[in-house]
Amino acid sequence: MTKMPTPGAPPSPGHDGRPGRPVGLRDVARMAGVSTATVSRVLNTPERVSATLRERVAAASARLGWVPDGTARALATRRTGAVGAVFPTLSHGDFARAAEALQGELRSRGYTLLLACSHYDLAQEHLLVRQFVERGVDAVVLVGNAHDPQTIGLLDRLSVPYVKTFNYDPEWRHHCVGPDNRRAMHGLTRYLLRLGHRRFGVIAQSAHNNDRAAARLQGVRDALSEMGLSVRPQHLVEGRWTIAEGRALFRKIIEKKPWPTAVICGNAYLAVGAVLEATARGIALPGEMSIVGYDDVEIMQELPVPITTLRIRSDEVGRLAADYVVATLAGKQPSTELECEVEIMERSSSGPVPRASRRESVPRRAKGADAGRR
Amino acid sequence: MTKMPTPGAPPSPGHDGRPGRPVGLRDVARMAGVSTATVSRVLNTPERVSATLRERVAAASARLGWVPDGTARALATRRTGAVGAVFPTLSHGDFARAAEALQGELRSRGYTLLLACSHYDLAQEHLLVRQFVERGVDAVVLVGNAHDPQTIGLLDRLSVPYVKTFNYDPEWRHHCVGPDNRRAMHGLTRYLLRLGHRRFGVIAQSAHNNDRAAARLQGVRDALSEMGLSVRPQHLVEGRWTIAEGRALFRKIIEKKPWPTAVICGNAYLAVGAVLEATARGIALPGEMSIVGYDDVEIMQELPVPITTLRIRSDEVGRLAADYVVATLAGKQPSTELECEVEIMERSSSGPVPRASRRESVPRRAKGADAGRR
DNA sequence: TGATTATGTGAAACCGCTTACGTCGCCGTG
DNA sequence: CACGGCGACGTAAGCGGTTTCACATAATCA
Repeated sequence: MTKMPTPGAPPSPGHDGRPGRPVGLRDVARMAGVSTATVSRVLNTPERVSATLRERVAAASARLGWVPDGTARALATRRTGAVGAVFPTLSHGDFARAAEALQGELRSRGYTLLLACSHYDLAQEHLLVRQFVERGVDAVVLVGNAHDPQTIGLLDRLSVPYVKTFNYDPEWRHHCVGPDNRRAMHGLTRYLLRLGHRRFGVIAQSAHNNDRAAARLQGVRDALSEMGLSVRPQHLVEGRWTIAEGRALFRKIIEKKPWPTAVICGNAYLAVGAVLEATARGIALPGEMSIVGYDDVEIMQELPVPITTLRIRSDEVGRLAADYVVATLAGKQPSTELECEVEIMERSSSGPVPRASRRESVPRRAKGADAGRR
Repeated sequence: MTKMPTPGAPPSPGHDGRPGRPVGLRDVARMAGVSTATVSRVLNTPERVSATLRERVAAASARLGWVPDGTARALATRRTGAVGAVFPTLSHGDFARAAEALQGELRSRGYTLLLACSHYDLAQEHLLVRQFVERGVDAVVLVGNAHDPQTIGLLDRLSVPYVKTFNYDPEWRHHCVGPDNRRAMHGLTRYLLRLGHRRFGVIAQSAHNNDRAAARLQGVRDALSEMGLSVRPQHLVEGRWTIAEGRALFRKIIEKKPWPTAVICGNAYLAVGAVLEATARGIALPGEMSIVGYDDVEIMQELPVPITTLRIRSDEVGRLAADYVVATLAGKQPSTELECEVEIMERSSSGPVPRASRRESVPRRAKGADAGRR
């Protein structure tokens, strides 16, 4: 025995948990009097091991308090059982819930979630994905359809499966699960059109690096243009998605008359802000104006004026995403159900276009100027 | 070329990225005409490699699009650079923000976050921690001080560093970062006492497997008992932490008079619910009653009656936790700043005890019965 | 009963990267 | 001019599991 630190064959056949070296599969094997292969088998394919040995190994394993080393297994298996997800942020309840559901579903299938936030920055996202890939994730979950081409390239080159979430796009069909933002907003707009509204305001989320926001806006535009309508520039405002921002943007919209009779918000918090600002100013909802949002959060139905909005089951998105990647990893065809239902939650903040939507315009012009127009 | 799938020695000294085998460090080494050790060194200790080789390796690496295999590195290094965190849920904005901050801070230090939710279930938490440990996380972040002894035992036995968050307890001093729930609530209660309130209601979060909630309640009790006061049983209610629950619990409190003059809510959403219910019933805040919460969320300051509450920088908690584990992993002494500041955000939902708090009691008894008492 | 086929185990070769050592070339001294 | 020292690299032994393949032994069949 020279001065070898740890090299050479592992002598010292200590048979109990010595504090020195952590216990490994080999220690278990030795204590159970079997080969390492057998120990490995009781772990992975117990049915191929005789009951006797199985128990001997289990006992030894328990006595030694052995915790299998995942990294070693991953190296040998070429699978980590980990899935990486990059969300823009978790401050948004929607993403938080989706993340939670994603994690839960993945876990129940034996996978672990690696989570990171890109803060709506595609370069950052790329770095994170790269980090995930280096860590050996089996699959990746992304939000939205807009990504750095390099990101997708990397994933493709290494053939790492991935899903894009929160913006189902029928054009691409594959690789994406979630609500169809455009179609959802299209439907909500049509709902307002059916109520007779013709003059619309839009409080949109900034579409910078946010294809979901862009798709929503497109949905509104499409629905309107089908009726030969469009949003007046001064009635289209955009910004971040806080309540305070919603208030400020709403103020901008009503800066001067004529006001829109319906204001569509691209996000729950923006809608909450708009409604709070409107009621604070004594604007009757839906008497004088209708305000609707996208996405449902609890506060929306608890406010003095409950807010009409689209309910997106964001936890469903998380589950679908988990489903998708797990199926793909198992070599199966992912469920065909990739699009996620949305539902209009009709509440008190919206209603028929005010009959008296004529008493507008700054210098009280002729009434009914463009009320029931078209 | 028989039909060998991948076995045998890797002959075929192909020098370009063949679709077959993924490129590995060896391929890079071969293309750069250096040993594997050198490639590894340019990656980990570039300063110990001559500029010439460094560049040759970099070039080869880039040309091959090599992505180092983290699992292999982890196995060799005995470090994964991953930190596991178990939160009760992410639906709670606080945890979501903390998770986000934790991830951001960890990432900037080169670590990756593994995330999971326990749903306030300690058994579940133990399983998750176990899973993390098997995955080889370098450290673990937990929420609260209450945990399955086995969980802590496992961590200790494998000497995996961990922090407990969101409930700084001066008794334990170590291993925990966050606000001191008890002390914070103690302070908030004293604030109300200073305003003259003597009859308190408490809408608490269920303390089941939630030591933070328990600590908060204790804070209220301590502050009151210091004044010889206590909460009447019928004024102490508890439940989950939704807005709707807040409303319902508030209703229970005001079921019969005398009402408390101040209601302390154990959570932001409960407070929002209480305030909405109170205003809906025409109860003047703070004219007739004061309502305060714990924890600040945006909606609280945007409601018609902005709510007084404690601001906890939950992102700070995340950062502190990251700090703690990273420092510990580096063998350094964690920052001494483990406790996280809280601040009373005084808003309109609280004020001096109503002078007329005498017009209470069901059968309109003698006024001032116990108003300024003591 | 001997040949054949399941079935259960063990020996040993990896998985892809890190790193302790050893080697080699070059420079500075005595 | 030979020798010790030093730095840059290469060699090869792991890290802790998995898995292929060979090999017994037991069960099955002619």
